[in-house]
Amino acid sequence: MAQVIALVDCNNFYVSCERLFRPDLQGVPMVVLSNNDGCAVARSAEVKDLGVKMGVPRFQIEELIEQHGICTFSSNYTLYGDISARVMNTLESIAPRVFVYSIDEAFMDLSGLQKNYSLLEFGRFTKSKVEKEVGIPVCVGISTTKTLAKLANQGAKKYHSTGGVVDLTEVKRQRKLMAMTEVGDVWGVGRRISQRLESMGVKSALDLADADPKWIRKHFSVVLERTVSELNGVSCIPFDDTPPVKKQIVVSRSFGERITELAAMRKAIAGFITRAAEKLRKEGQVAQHLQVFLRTSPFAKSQPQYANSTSERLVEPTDDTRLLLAASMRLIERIWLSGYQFAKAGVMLSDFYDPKLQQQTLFCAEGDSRSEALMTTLDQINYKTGRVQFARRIDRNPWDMKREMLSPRYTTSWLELPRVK
DNA sequence: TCTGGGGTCCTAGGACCC
DNA sequence: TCTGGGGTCCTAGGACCC
Repeated sequence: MAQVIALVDCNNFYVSCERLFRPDLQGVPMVVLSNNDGCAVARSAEVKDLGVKMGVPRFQIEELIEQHGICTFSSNYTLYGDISARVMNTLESIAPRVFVYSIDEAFMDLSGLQKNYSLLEFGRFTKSKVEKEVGIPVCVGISTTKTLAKLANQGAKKYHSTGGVVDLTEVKRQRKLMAMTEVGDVWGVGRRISQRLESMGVKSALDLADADPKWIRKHFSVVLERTVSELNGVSCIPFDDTPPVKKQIVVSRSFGERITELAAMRKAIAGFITRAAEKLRKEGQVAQHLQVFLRTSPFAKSQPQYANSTSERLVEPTDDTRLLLAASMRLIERIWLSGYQFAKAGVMLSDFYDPKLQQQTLFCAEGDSRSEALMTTLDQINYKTGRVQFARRIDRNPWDMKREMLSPRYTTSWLELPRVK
């Protein structure tokens, strides 16, 4: 029989993480905001019921927050990352192959399981195990392709009578659920494409499943053609339990306050590149391409607009913060213009190599081994204390992001352990 | 006043080479 | 008057995801 895939997806993940340490907030309407407290990125069921959409800017829901006493939190990614790892560990303890797809969801390969077990029962077991061991509520969708598993999971979330678990391996049930699902809710169909599809008469997921793949490929793309196949039980997206190494690393932020001075921008970029280099070393890679970009706010229509980016190919791939720092300073000066209010900037590393496979180049500089030792030590100290940093980024700056409603790092900092009263 | 951040994949088009 | 064509590499941009 064909493969069987389950998708386990945490319910309102960031909200659930916050509630884990604040049981008094059960049933209280809550949102978690993005960086800079800009947009709603997670909503509790109560807030979804009020019609607050994902990604809505906070200032647009200020009144609702007031009226309904909605409790707001700044994103606490240290906490969410730690809880996420616990959820994934639990899944790995019950399924041989798990592919972590994002911070709050993972695919499990259940192929062959149905010979001896009920898939529905296994789904329920998974759900209760995660809830018991980690305390985070999840839904489970099971089917024969990733796209259908995703659909099953949406069904489990939407229809409470399912108890949060849907087995969608039967074609008849697949078609029934697809008939009730808007085409824009299919995984891989975004706003643009769903608009075009609807104007062409393809309104439900079932319409899309029954569309002619050749017609889809001609009018859309090979990507959407794959989605059509997946909806028909033909797997096109590999299970992928060994995630490939990253191909690029981006660190960028919107500023809490606009930047107008080159000195401040240099400092911000220095912070970004330092963080990017840390991520690069964690991947165990070296990068040869570095890009730096900045832009004013596209929303500030009355202000003069300017956005630019520039890049450099390094002589040799590296993961050394000092070399990347120097290069990023050259680049930012190349595109800097005075007289603008910059809202966002960032750096991007790409063109990665595995240093273990790298041949020594002819002109390999002496002292490189020292560089490696220095960087490793630095990363270790940083991990433990977050204190030792390159001089350029020590203090808090006025443009650092706003996080005015941040919960404590309950699980990762001794100083912020929850107290039992 | 106030609108996230970090990724992936695909395609089109230009530069360059033979 | 007639002014190649195909392959490859790179980049920018568009679409999607969470």
